[in-house]
Order: sequence, then structure tokens, then C-alpha cells
Amino acid sequence: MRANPSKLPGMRRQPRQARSQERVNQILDVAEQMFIAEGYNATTTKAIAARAQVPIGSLYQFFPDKEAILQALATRYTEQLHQRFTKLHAAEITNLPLSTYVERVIDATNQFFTDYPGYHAIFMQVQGIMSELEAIETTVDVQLIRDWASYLSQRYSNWEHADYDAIAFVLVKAIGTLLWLSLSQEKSFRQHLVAETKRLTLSYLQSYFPDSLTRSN
Amino acid sequence: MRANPSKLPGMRRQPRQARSQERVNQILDVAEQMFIAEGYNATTTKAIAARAQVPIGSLYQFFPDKEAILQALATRYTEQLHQRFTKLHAAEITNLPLSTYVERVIDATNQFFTDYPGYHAIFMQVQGIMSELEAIETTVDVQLIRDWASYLSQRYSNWEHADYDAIAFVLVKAIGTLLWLSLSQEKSFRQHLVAETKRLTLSYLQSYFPDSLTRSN
Amino acid sequence: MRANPSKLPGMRRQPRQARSQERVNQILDVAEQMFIAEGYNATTTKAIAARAQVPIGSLYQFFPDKEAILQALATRYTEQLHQRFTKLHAAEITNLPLSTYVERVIDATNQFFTDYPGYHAIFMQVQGIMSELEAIETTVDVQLIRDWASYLSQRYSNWEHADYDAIAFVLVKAIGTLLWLSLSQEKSFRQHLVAETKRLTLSYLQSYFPDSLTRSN
Amino acid sequence: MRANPSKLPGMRRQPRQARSQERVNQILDVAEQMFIAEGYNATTTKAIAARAQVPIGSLYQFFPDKEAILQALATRYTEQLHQRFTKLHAAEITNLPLSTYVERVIDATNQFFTDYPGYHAIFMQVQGIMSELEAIETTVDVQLIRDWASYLSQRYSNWEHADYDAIAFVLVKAIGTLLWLSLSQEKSFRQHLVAETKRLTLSYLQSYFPDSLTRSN
DNA sequence: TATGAATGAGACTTCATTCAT
DNA sequence: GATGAATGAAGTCTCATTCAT
Repeated sequence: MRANPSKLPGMRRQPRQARSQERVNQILDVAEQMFIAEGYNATTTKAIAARAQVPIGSLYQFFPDKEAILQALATRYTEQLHQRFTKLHAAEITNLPLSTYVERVIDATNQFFTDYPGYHAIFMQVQGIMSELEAIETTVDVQLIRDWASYLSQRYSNWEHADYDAIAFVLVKAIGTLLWLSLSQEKSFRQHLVAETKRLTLSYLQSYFPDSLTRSN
Repeated sequence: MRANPSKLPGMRRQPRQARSQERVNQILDVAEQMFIAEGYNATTTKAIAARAQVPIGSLYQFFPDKEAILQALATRYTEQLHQRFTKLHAAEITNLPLSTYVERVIDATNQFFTDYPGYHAIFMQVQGIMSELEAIETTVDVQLIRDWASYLSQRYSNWEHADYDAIAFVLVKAIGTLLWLSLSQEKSFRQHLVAETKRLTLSYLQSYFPDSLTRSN
Repeated sequence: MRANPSKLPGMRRQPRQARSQERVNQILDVAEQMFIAEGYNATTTKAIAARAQVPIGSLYQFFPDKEAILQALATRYTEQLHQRFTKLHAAEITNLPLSTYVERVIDATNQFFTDYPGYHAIFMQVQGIMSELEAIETTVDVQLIRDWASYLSQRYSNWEHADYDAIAFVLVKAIGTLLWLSLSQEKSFRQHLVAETKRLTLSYLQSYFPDSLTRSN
Repeated sequence: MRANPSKLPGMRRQPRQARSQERVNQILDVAEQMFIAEGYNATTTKAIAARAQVPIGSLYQFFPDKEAILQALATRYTEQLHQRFTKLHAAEITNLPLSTYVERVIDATNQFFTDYPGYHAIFMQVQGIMSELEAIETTVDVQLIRDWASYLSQRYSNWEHADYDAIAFVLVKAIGTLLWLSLSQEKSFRQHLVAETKRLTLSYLQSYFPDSLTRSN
């Protein structure tokens, strides 16, 4: 159903030879590091090319402009996220208690942010850089929301009045933001934040179960 | 972009004369609009000065550099937010049911985003622009988190094992992100998102009440 | 733009195979269109190759560099002009009244400019592109001037003190310039210009006839 | 009736201070030389700035882009030409024999080309560079044609069926082209060309006098 | 103090030409 | 021979900031 995973949109030329593909990855890796370290605007195409050991002309043969590098990075993240989600839920789909499920999901997300520090770091900036609508479509989370909405609607098809898309949106964005922000907090506070994120998620999901009646303070 | 060797945070000079204060506000208003419309980087100091009808030289008397305008904008938001929070809670501190309280808070936050569209729009971009730690300190939310943590710890001092700072952090960031993102969604989905944000908040806070026991899926 | 160290004038290889000749013509046709439409400098060799459906590598087998394409174009024009001139004068050499001869020549020239709009359009630009002397030699008109001087010196060998080369030069350049410039004028003014060009030519040639005595204003 | 002569269109800023005006002239002088020597395209803005001893940034403060320099140069030529024409005809308007008038005009034009070698050299190239219509309006000759048409229509108001605009166009363009091209010819041929240009002009003008009847060859 | 002309490093991108396959 | 990916010097123009007036 998905497009060929190795087809990065925004790329000028589809490298067919190993050397080209290698170069594209070099460029992407370097760009990722530099975007994180210096910011998108402060990173020059010349510097990316230099650090990637690729002539600037070649860089522009693969990517029509600087923004296309960002696009390609986004696509790469999307693929990685989708894979992780699929793998996790393939295992998780069995009947685990909700609290355990939440635990696992948050931990996995946390791990993802550690493995790919650029994920949020880069795409926060991008909001104000790309043309508005494009940016929204580009937002890497879109695929993840789709995945999660699909999972929830299958697993908990009995929830009433549930808009699975909205729920998935809320989960992805809230968890994503909180865990990402937690990364730059002091260790002790960071742990609290992770714990609170789990509680937030759990209580939110629980609220959808029939026996979860309204309570007052 | 020449670096400023004597980098002073905030404003260079506290204008004491009415005309100066007026000019500073002019500049801030114009900068806010332009940062939203064009992005921080694409907005030139010259353009700000021109639209604000202030000579570029004068602009640089009030603000040591471009970033200082952002700082000043952040400060202004912080003050506005603090005021709103205080006003709201001054009234709200009376014993409203939690669900009503949540309702009011979310609606007020929503209103704030409508009144000050620059709030999130601008500070999302800024992450990658400012030096990392500085950016975090600058984040306007800091004051709001402080306010809310303080409020919660007074109001619900009986919660056990509660880290009010973490709770406030989670609330501010989750609510802020979700409502802000909801702004750019289609009306119908937007309304769902707001409703879900209320549910998220409510169930999270409820989870702190003693009678809120664990339930399985 | 790397200079070509072994600069060969004209074409690198005389294509002997039909396919090659076809490709060369394709290239020339496309180059002609693009030079007119976009200008010589704005037209890239890659674009010419692409539109001509010829690999860029092959283009460079036929033409040592971009300028050689211009040269080849010039040569092609020269041949076409020479043919037309010959054909016209083969018929015209009979004893037509001078006014009729002028009429026919101007009309034919006009037709040529319509048929080959690149003729002047391209070679005006070239002045500033090619090295000075080369440019002059390249000027396509050279052959035409030779043809005309030869014709005049045979037909009007009785003219005294006549420098047929200079006369032909004057005729070719004046007529060429005026008719070419007339092309971009409004229709009504254009017609006046053509008529004036005829008058200019006729009165100039008439001035060489013995009975054409000096008159005062 | 004409706009302020010191107002060069295409300029970004009207220099009010002596130093600025000096710089603009510096830039224009240097650009003129380089456009002649290397061609418009081969001349870089950086090189102009360097040779004019003006920072590149300042150059761009006076001229929005490279083409504006050409425009300014055109305007400068137009003014100079207009002045010369006016001066010459102020004296010439007295009743000189036509042949003498022609002699004087051609000689003066020749002198102009010697004094301002860039006049034709530059604007020949420009045809294919500027946007079409703009180029035509820009062409420096426009003012000269206007001047001459005006002069002729006053002096020879008795000519019948005469379109003074077309006549002036023909004269300016034919004389201009021939004399300019003569510059790059060998001395002896050059002299013939100048003589022929005079003959061309004289016989053309004479053809407008009543007693100038049609003659056959 | 107020002004705005001056500065120049550096950003992004292009393109004629080559040469390994 | 035929191909087209690779190359990198060089081009135009921007803009935050300063400082002489």
C-alpha cells in the first residue's frame, strides 16, 4: 500500500548505483547532525557537502535545493517510525494489560528519541520554514498517527463515540512533545516527566472504558 | 551576520520617555506580525524598522540585535500569560467541580492562542535558532508552569507522591501543543481535538484523586 | 565555464552517418529556437541536448564547445543566404528597371527574416560574446556582401569611382538592420519603414548613375 | 519638458551627497569599460565593484541588479546624445546646403562614436539580454530619433507624404550602424564607408525634394 | 541622541565540460 | 562509439550591524 520505501520524494535523481546511494546517505547523515547542532538555517549546503565529502555539485544533483534535504530526512524518519511501530504492535497486539501496553509504548518512544535525536529537534524548527500546508503534510508524525489510529480502531472497536483519529493525534503529539522536552531536563526531573507521561496516557485511555465513570474532585 | 561581541540579554536601554516606549511597542508589534507571516529568519531588521516607522539606527538603540527582539516578545507574552492565569484562577479558585475547572482552563487557553497567534507560531521556530539552554529558559511557558505548579500545590496539597512541577509541566506542554496544533486543523476535527484535550486533562487530574483506582482494559 | 584548451573552430567531427547528420541538425534547430527565445547565455548545453533528444555526451562529440554551435548556425545561415541570393539574382539579372530590382530585393530580404528569425536575433547578441575579430569574421553577412559586390561590379561596371565592396557593405548592413528592426515595430509603422528602406536603397543606387547630378535643398 | 537629467531610472537610491554621486559615476565608468572589453555577461558585479573601488554592498545600494547598471548607462548616453544633437542643430539650423548639413552630421556622429565607444558596442549585445519590449524602449536611439524627427518636420514641413518618424528612424539606425561598423574596419576601407554613408544619407534626403524625379537605370 | 548609508562575508545555486563505464 | 553522472569555480545578491554625521 505504501510507496516504494527507497523512493525519497524531493530528490532530483533516483540513484541507481551503489556509490550514489551511499553518497545520498552520507549527505543525509551529515545534514541530520548539522541541523541538530547548528540549526537548519545556520547549516550551509557547502558545509554539508564538505563534511559529507561530496562535491557541492553532486549534492545538488541529488537534491534540488536545501529544503529537499529536509524532506528526505523527514521521509527517512517516517519510514523508521513506521517500522518500529509495526514491529512493536505486532508483538503487543496480544492481550497485555493496558498499563503494560502504555509502559511499553512510552519506553519504545523514549528509545526512538534517543536513537534519533534529530527527529523532534529538526522538525520543530521546520514549522516556520516550509510553506505552511506543505509543512503539515510533511510532519513526520502523520504516518504514525495513521498507524496508531488504525491499531486502536481495531483493538478497541467497542469504544463509543470515539474518534480514533483524534485520539491518535492526541496521543502522538502529547507523548512526542513531552518525551522530547524531557530529554533536555535534568535526570531526576526527566524521570518524573516520563512517569507522568505514562500516567497521562494511561488515564486517558482508561477513560474510554465503559466502567470508567465520571468522578468529581 | 556579524556576531555581537558584547551580547546583552534583553533590551539595551530601558526607555523612560513616552516616545521611546511607544516606538518599542511599535517594533514589537510589527516584529510579531512579520515573524508569524514570514518566519524569523526571513524577516529583516530593516523591514521591521521600516514597517514600524522607526529608523533602523533607533531600533538598534533599543535592541542589541535581532534576537533581542525575540526575547522581548517572549517577555511580553510571559507577562500577558501570567496576568491571564492570575485573573482566571483568582475567580476559579473557588470550589468548582474539576470538570468545570478543566473546561474553563482549556477554553481560556484556546482564547489566548486566538488572541496571540504568535505565541506558539514564533516560539516553535526559535528552538533551532537560539543557543539551546537559553532557548529553554526563554520558553515562555516557564512562568506559566511555575504559576500552575504553585496553584496545584496549594489547591491539592493532599495529593500523594505528586510532583507538582512535573504535573504542571505536563499540563502546560500537552495542552499548549494540542490546542496550538488544533488551530491549523479543519474545523470539525479541530473541535474533536479540543474535546479530547479536555478529556486528556480531566482524566489525568482525576487520576490523582484517591478514589481513582487502577482499572484494566 | 571551463575553457577548451584545444579549441577547434567549427565542428569536431564530420558525421558521415545518416543518424549523426540528423542529430546535428536536430541540435542546430533546437539551439536556434532556444537562442532566440532565451538568449545565448541563458541557453544551457544540457537543455539543448535534452530538447534535441541527444545525450549531452554526444552533443560534445559533434561540437567542441557551446560557441561551436553558434558557429555552425552561422555557417548554416550563410549557406542559406548565399543560395537565396544566387537564386534571386539568377532571375533578376535580366534587365529590370532599378526600382523594380530594389523592390524585389527588399521583399526577398524581408521574407528571409521572416523565414529565419534567428538570423539577426542571434547574431546581434554574439558581438559581445565572441572575441572581437572572430566575431566580425563570423558575421554571416560577409558572404552576402561578397555576393553583392560581385554582382554589382559585373552589372554596373561603368560606375566611376565606385568601391563595390563598400557599396555592398552599406547596402547589406543598412537594409539588414532596418528590416530587422522593423520586425519589432507596430504593423503600420513597420510598413512605413519598409517603404523608406526601399526609397533609401533606390536613391542611393540611383546616385551612381551619370545623369544623377547634384541638387541643392 | 524632460525629466531631471540627473535622475537615472533603475537606480535604487538617489544619491544626495557628493561622495555618493562620485561613486555612482565611478561604477558607471568602470562598467562601461568592462562591458566593452569583456561583454555584458562576462563582466561580474564583483569585478565592477572591485575596479570601481566600491564595496559590492554599496554597488547594490545604488543599483538593484546588474541590469540596472546597463539602464543607467543607457540613460547617460541618451543625455549626452541629446545634448550633442541640440548643440549641433542650434548652429546648423541656419540655411546650410543639404550636402554640407549631411557632412556635418555624419562627422559629428563619427566623433560621438569615437568619444563614446561603448554606445553601440554595449547596446548591440543588450538586445537579447533585456526583456524584449523594455529593450526597445531602452534603446538609446529613441531619444535621438525623436529629436531628429522633430527637427526635420520643422525644417522641411513642405515634404509631401513624408513620415518624419520613419525617416528619422531610418537615418539614425542606418547611419549609426554603418559608422559603428566602420570603426572596426581597416583605415582605408573605413574612409570609403564613411564617404558612402554620406552619399547614402544625402541621396535619401534629396529624394524628398520636389525636383527629385524618378530616374531609371 | 538620532539617523541611515555603508559594509563584505557568505549564502545558495548553476552549468560547461570531462571521462569512467 | 555512446552515455550521463560528476565536478567545483564562480555568479549574483542579501542583510545584520556599525559609525560618521
